[in-house]
Amino acid sequence: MARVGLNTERLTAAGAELADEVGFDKVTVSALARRFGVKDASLYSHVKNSQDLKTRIALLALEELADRAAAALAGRAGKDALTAFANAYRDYAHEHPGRYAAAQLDLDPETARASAAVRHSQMTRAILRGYRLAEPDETDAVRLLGSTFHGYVALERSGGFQHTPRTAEDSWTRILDALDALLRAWPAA
Amino acid sequence: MARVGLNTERLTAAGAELADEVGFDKVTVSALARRFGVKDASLYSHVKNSQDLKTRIALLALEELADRAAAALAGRAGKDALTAFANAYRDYAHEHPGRYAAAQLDLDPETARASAAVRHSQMTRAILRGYRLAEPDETDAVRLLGSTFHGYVALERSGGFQHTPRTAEDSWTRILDALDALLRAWPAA
DNA sequence: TACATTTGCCTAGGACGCCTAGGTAATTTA
DNA sequence: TAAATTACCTAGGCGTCCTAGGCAAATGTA
Repeated sequence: MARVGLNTERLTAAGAELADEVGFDKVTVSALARRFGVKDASLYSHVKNSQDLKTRIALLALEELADRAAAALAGRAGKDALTAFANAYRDYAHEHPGRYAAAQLDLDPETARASAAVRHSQMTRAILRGYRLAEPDETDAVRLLGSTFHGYVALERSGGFQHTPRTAEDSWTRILDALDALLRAWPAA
Repeated sequence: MARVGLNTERLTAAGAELADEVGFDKVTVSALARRFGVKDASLYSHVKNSQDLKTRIALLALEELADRAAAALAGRAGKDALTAFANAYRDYAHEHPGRYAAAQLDLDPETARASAAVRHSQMTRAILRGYRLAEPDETDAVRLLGSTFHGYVALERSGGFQHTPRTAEDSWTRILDALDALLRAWPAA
């Protein structure tokens, strides 16, 4: 009996690809087994269960996304950093819709704390350093940016922007302009 | 054989309640049947299939949400309207997490066009009338607001704001202040 | 090279959710 | 009161998840 050479890592990677192809919610243990030409029971030596598989894909996506964002930030500051970071985020969502969806999976608090999710908020804070906001304004701004980026991508992906001639691309650019302006003139409490 | 008196409407309403209790993704035909003390096959005279059931719950949630937002907007303008609208949105998500999740379901374009989703964007535009933005700025601002509100609620629900002492409540208030300031001083292209 | 150990993948099978077909009894309508 | 409708049923097929236990391929060791 020829062995395919499965292991946890390969399963996670293949699961991520599958997610991009058919959607994260359609990533199942059996679909993944089918892709490897293997019985589904065979996967349970490598992943604990379906939830475990999905969590691993989510963590992979968070890592990849953080890596991209970090690369985008390197050597930039101010609006330049803001734009590069935001685009890294949005581009990843476009290129890897399934992985992006995976990154939104609700992780249990412990897993989340050990994940690349922390790098994400650290990087957002790094961008804001250029705008010199004092606490708690910086925290509020972190949340505003996170919300807006995530929300925009979510609405865009669900087709919410298709009813007007204005392209999602153009609005995005202008919204980044607007956020930059807002951060430079953050209103006093 | 005693009849329970099922019909599509009651199933949808019960499905919405179930969603709030156990999460929208755990709303299944069999769980709903169990709740009525009925065999799952019995539900298929009232809903076409599982997807149909979920779509109906989503449409119900969109209606409810639009009704609340409309009530919040009545008689208000400017920042007052912005705040009331945003809070209606967020409060609904807190009170009805399952329904709110349902409202995010990807509807097929035709269903979406016939849904209350259109009312939502119309109302957002109504708020912006107080800020007198010309097109395409108004469209961009509609997208910014939609993204931010949705994104904030999503991040808040997934526990993304629990790592700092700053409360989600306080950041929300300040973000609304900031958005108001931004809309009043929308940067020129 | 021979044997022992590990491990990758298997079969068998149970639980549960989705859904169809066809039936019977309760309700409504004529 | 008979006919038509409808609410719910049983039976059963299929797919996904997951466990238990087995065999054979790969790997380590003498």
